[in-house]
Amino acid sequence: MTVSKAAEKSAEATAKGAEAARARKDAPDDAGEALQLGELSEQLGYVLKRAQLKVFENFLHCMASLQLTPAQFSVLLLVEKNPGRNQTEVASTLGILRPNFVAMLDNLESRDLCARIRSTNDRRSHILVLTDKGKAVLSRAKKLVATKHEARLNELLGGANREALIAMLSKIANEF
Amino acid sequence: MTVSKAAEKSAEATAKGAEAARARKDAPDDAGEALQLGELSEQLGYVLKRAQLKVFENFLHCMASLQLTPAQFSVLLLVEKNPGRNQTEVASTLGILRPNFVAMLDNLESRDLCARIRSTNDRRSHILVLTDKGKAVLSRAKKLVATKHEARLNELLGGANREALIAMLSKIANEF
DNA sequence: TATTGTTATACTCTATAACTATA
DNA sequence: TATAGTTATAGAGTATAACAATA
Repeated sequence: MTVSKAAEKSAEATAKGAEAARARKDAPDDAGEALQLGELSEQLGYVLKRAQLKVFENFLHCMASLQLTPAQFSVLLLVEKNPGRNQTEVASTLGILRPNFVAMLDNLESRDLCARIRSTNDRRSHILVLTDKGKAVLSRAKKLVATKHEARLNELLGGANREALIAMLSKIANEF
Repeated sequence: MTVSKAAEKSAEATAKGAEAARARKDAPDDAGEALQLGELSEQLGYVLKRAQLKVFENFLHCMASLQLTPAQFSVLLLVEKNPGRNQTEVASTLGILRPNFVAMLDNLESRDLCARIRSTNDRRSHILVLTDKGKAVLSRAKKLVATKHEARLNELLGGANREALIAMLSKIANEF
């Protein structure tokens, strides 16, 4: 038997002991079901990922009537704030690769939320603009985010903590 | 021309004006290059996602010598803390679906970091244990995380803020 | 009949190379 | 030659159905 296999057998014995104790429910401080997270609950990456999934899930739920994903909402917000920019500029600002931005825009354009316009300065570029409908939908989206999504967060953390959280996350996103 | 198309033309005129002004670089308060994030920088989901990507990127960099992803690290931590649990229990605790957990375990087991052991209580179950090598690698991984990954975060935010951040993210992950 | 681990499969995200039309 | 938009494609991550072994 190899050293590694011997260690595995030893671990196996320990594991089976724990399993048997749990089966007999004779471990006093063992709830009997849930696993202990241990150091995992202090790992930034772990809680960050779990929190992000929850926030996106809630966002999608709040936006169900408008059928907007977080990524689509971010595109509409950025195009509204920066009229006259091309696909490369908008995509790179959002961390989206240009090839992957094509299908996203196809979707938004097919729903008449935004439009590509060939630039007269540089005929290679497509300038992005919100349509009338795009502006209206974005306006409704902002209201839904404020009254449902952000309101829920304020309720959970309080306004001051919410601002501190955003500030720390921004710092990590920009400087880590 | 439809109403929507007329609105688009109007938006187009505005966009082209902004584009032309930028081309002439005659907009006083326009840096000339970077887009303005506007409300995006206050959107929780946006900063959360960007921060998560940065943290995972840094984690992978710190762990390059051990070739451990955040997900693999979380599995090793959880198995060490909870010996004698089966695949379903470990996977569901981490939010991993059982079918997707199979390939992950195949990888860890092929590297001799953990082992599946058929339970004697219930021969359907595979009990998970860390091998000797798995315990050693996890120990080194924890040191790398503490001295490189977490140290960087403390440097950026300070210890008190770091704890407050983790607490808020945990609250969101558990209660949002 | 129900559950564990597994396979197969599909859908989304993300990433890279290469094409076209313009510059 | 270099750049903008695009296509094709490949790889992760994630989701569901169904099967064999076992309870």
